[in-house]
Amino acid sequence: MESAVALLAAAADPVRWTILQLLTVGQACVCELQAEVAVAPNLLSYHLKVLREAELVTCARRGRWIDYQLAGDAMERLAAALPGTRRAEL
Amino acid sequence: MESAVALLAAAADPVRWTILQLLTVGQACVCELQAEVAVAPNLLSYHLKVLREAELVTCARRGRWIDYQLAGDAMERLAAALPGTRRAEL
DNA sequence: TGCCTGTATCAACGTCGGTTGAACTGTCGA
DNA sequence: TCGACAGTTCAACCGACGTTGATACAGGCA
Repeated sequence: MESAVALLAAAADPVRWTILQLLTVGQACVCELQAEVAVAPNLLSYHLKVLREAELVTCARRGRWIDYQLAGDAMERLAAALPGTRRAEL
Repeated sequence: MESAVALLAAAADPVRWTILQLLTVGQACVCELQAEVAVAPNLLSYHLKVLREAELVTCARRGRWIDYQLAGDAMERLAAALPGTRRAEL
């Protein structure tokens, strides 16, 4: 349940929620995300780090850019982290 | 999306997550919740207030006790608040 | 009426997380 | 090799949230 709460907390931020929402459409490099999420580059980097550490997103360098995409099981893990979900038992 | 983030934030706390989890089984009065969630009474009351204001739980006085139960649509609203869910569009 | 239990409210405090600015790393092109 | 660009990391700041202790309120029982 600790991890369930941590997962939900990772998603429960306006910036990170928007990033996750954008990534459900498909992968995007940081500059593309930045165009949609109006925050300073370093702040965006901070939030991406939080999502990486929660293992909700993965990243891969492509030349000068870094592409982010949802982890394969990100949505299932988030759904399973909701209280009342079996599998997220106490 | 503001409300989606607020809903997730309401659930993304160990005490409140546990309360929600307990209430999925059925209604419970504060003293019953307190037996399961080991926090001070006033702190439990604070977290219940947060859940009430998020409209995730409802309460009803029964004599000297107050019963809490999940709001009817609590789980659907939580599920819909996850990013990537249509209906929680930007 | 007076006391006790159950619960909520209030003010004060401490801590953690988000924000900021500056400095750093890595990649590409001239 | 140098400079520009993409992105990250670090230290410091600040506010919000969770926690605490004290107080208040409401209902039952003597």
